[in-house]
Parts: sequence; C-alpha cells; structure tokens
Amino acid sequence: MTRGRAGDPDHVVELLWREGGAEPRPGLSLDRIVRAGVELADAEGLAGLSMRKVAERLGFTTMSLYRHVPGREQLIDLMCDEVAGETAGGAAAAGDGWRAQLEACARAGWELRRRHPWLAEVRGGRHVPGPNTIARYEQMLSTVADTGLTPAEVIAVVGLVGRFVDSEALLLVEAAETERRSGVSEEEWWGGRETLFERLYGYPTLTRLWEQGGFDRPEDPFEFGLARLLDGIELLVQKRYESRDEIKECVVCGAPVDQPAAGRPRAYCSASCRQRAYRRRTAGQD
Amino acid sequence: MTRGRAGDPDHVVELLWREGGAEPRPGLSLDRIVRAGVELADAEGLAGLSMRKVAERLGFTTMSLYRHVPGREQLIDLMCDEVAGETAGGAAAAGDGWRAQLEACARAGWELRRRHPWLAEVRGGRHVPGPNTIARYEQMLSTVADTGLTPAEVIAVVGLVGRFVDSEALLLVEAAETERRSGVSEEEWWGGRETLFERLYGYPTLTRLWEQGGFDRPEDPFEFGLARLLDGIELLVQKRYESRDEIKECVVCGAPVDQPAAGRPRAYCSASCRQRAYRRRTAGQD
DNA sequence: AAGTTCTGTTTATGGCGTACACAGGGTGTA
DNA sequence: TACACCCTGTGTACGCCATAAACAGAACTT
Repeated sequence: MTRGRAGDPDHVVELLWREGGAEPRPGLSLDRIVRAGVELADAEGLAGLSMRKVAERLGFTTMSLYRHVPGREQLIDLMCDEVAGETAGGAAAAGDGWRAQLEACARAGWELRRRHPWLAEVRGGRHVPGPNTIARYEQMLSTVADTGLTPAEVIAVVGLVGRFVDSEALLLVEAAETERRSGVSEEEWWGGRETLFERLYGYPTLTRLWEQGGFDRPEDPFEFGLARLLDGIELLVQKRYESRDEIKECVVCGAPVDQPAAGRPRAYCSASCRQRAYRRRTAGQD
Repeated sequence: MTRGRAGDPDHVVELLWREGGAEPRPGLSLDRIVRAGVELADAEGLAGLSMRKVAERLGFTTMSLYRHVPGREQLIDLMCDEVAGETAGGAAAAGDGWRAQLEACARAGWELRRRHPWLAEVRGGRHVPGPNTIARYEQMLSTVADTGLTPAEVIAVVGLVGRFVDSEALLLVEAAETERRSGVSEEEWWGGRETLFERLYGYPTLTRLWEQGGFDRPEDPFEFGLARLLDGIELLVQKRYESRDEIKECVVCGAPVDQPAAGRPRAYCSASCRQRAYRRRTAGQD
C-alpha cells in the first residue's frame, strides 16, 4: 500500500485527506501510528521522534511502520494535521473586528504550540497541508480578507503572523527542551556564565540596559511582538482605507469604476458585483 | 587542551574570545577548522556539516578535530561568530533617525544570512555569543536605546527584529536547500500538486484569493514584514514620546522627579543626571 | 482451490557524533 | 645526556539513526 511510494508527494496527500472510514482492527493502523508519534513528540520533542521508538511504543518492529507511512517526514506531516484539528477554531466572535479576530487566531496557534511544542520545531519546506491545517489557514485568510487590503497583502499578513507565532514558540521550545535534557534551568545556566559577563562590561549600551534591570524584568516576547505586529498591520489597513476613494478598479471583477463627482466613492463597478461581494462576505458564516 | 571539557560552556567562551595570537603553524588549528566548517556549511547547509566532512576537507582524521574543538555544537558557535565579523557594521549614517538605523541593521542581518544561509538554521538555546555577535547586538541596542522606550522594551524590540530576520531567512534557506537536494524548483513542485489543489476548491476565501492572483504576485515577505514591524515599533515610540510629560521617575537614576506646574516637563531629577544622560548619548559616537 | 494482496519481520547498509586507547615527536627538567 | 611529560594526530569501536530488500504467513478475491 505504501511500499515504493516514499518519494511520491501525492501519496501523503491521500493519507492526509483520507476518509476516516476503516473501523479499528487489531494490529497497526495509520491513526495508531500518528497518535503514538504525537505522544512521543509531546514527551521528547521532535528530535526524540524516531521510527524505532514509535514502533517500540506500539509493540511492533521498526519496519512494520513503513507498511502504513512512507517515512518519517510524512509521519510528521500527518502528525501536524492531526493536532491542527484539536481546537474547534472558535477564536473570537464574528461580531469582533478583524484585529480582535486575527489576534484570537494568533493566540489559538500559540496555545496549540504550548500543548504540542514540537510543532514549532517542524522545519523544511514542501509540507503538504491536510484538511485541518487548511481549515485554520482559511479562517485566518477570511479574517483579514475584508479589510480592504489587496489579495497579496492579505496573504502576506497571514503568513507574517503565522511565522511570528512559530518563531516565538520555537524560542520557548528550545529553552524547555534544553532544560529537560540538561536538568539545568535557563536562569541557572546563564547565571553561571560569569566568564562571559566579565567580557561584556566594555559595551556601554548593553551594560546600561543591564544595570537598569532590562534583562531582569523583560517584556513577554510573544505579547510584545504580537502587539507591535498588529499595530503595524492596522496602520496599513488604515492607509488602504483612507485611500479607498482613489479606487479605480472594481474590487470584485477588476474592471474600471467611474467615480461620481460628489458623494460616497464607489467600490464596485455594478450592482451585481456589489451583490456578489455581499454574498461572499456572508458566505460560510453559519 | 580540549579533551574532557566537552560539557564545559566556559571553554567555548575562551575559544570564542580567544586572542588571535598564535602564528599559523603547519597542521591543524582552530581557525582552520572554523573556516573549513564555514565553507562546508555555505556549500551544503548546516545539515551537511559533519565532523567527518570537515576533517576530510582539511586532510585529517575525524577525531583530530576534537583536539581543537569540544564538539560539533561548539564548532557551530564558533562559525557563527566568525561570520558575524564579516560586515564592518556600517549600517546607516549616525545622522539618520533610529528607524533608518534599525532598518539598516535588519538589512545587514538579512544580507549576512544571504551569504551564509546556514546561519538561520542554527537552532537550540544557550549559544554563547562571541565578540562579533555581541558587537552587532550592542549596535542594535544603542540604535533603539535613545527612543524613550523602557530598557525592557528596547531589548524586546531588538530581539523581535532579530528573530524576524532569522525566521524569514529560514524560510528561504529551507526552500533553497530542498531545491538543491531534489533538483526540482519550488514552483515546479507546488505546480504538480494537483491532487492537493482539487481539494482546496471548497474553501471560499482561499479560492477567491487564488483567483485574484494573490499567490501569483505575492508581496516580498521580508520587505512586507519589516515595514509592518517598524511601523508597529514606531507607534510605540510615539506613544512613549507623547506621554513623556507623565514621567514620574528620573530616566537615569530612577528617583522621583518633581514636575513643574507649567512649562516643559522634566525628565531628569537633577542637572547631574541630565549631564550623565548627555554623556551617554554622545559616548561611542566617534 | 489457487492466486494475489496485505501485513509484519529479518537482515543489512551507510550515515552520524564521539568515547577511548594509543603512537610519535617536541619540550622541559634532572 | 636521559628521562618524563604533554601535545597532536590516529584507529577502532559503540550506539544511535532512516530505510532498502527479501521473505513469511494470513486473509481476501476469483
């Protein structure tokens, strides 16, 4: 079933978007392997996720896994989508503005990475997204879609926020993982680096900030960064909003729009485009 | 010399901050190993950096390296500081505002990661910084230090921008590395994922953005993100500036400051603190 | 009943970091 | 001059990793 298709990306697409049909039978199964992988990575981090250990945990030989999963990389893809389905995607109420909703998405991602720290450790491009991952992405996109930003900007905003969450999460994961392995806390370890500190006195700004306690009572990196990021995005949204009367193209079909000499500027080229935009706005809001 | 100190972080401090004394002798040396490591990682990425290959490149046995470097991790630390010393740190002119200077720092980091992509791949906490790394950090801190932000905020801003550069660089590295190994370009690969695309039509926003060409003509993630980030930071700086007349504590010594009933609000508790602040501001501007 | 497919095992390959014991030459001391 | 030591480089070995290939038995199809 899986044999010989290790290099075939379409295979993992099939696995990701599989029908959950097959009733649980004794023996191995894709779901069992994925779940065991998640448990293992939760406990030992992504570096601790080896095919041997997954198999051991399930009471089978290493190679038996390859009957169900093409390889380790693909197992990780499957694990990612598995946990992406955990939160119902509740986020914020639909009545809130885009900013509150986008912030809620970021926090949901943050929370997910708190429960499954290895998510932030997943690296390497060309990860095929599964249904749960896509659902989250779609939600973020739709949150930003009606801000008046261009399509490319919408995509860029969502990517920016997503990568921010990931990179901040990775920071914490690495610290936690190192603590776990070494048994020495982060503060303890850095506190013991006196041979380093004594070389830092020559740097005036660093020393001053240190003396003023900037390193002792730091800002929360996630909260601080998220606030700055959203501020920056909001500024762009405002700029686009203020220049909305300069719109020369219909936001739906792209055709040129005649602007009236006075009164509210037009965004749509025709009533049908306006109606189409309305339907899109309300679509999916069950 | 190195033997038996593999677990000792102080050792790598000594190596990083070593005096460049020792004249080049035949045989191995720390510098030669580090340079070979940089070359190798430049060519094959951090994953391709193995002790075996470094040794091979130098014409020695693998274990000979361990006479000069405690281990792979520490070699990477040394490589990082080696390349951090490459750019003279020119950045922007001192006359420019903090924003232009901070942007220049970010671009310098970006440029460095373009030349040494593996820099972005370096992971794991507790990396001991060397003199070149610290010099860059000091420069960024001093750039943001005179914005009126609190010490903790200054540190948070520098960290935020630094991690942003890193995470965006990592994105490109991973793509490039995968292309190199697979021989298939990113566009080609994603273009061939039709079995995936046909499952995405059900998502309205995603589909619409796709149809509008948002994925074909994307924003540059680095430029877009940097602009948003700096905008957000500028907003904070403005907020702090506007509320500067509410300052209740001397920004130098932290003592309470009596505010005059009228006129320009005081920032310093005394003339000596004002003078000290001036000296700090002008220090290091050779 | 025969053939095929699915599932799990066994064995083996080639890569990695690095611990450990050793060898030879240069240097310092008696 | 003779001895000891240490610095540098070597060879071997261990335990991890992913996974390729050939095989064995059970179950399902025709």
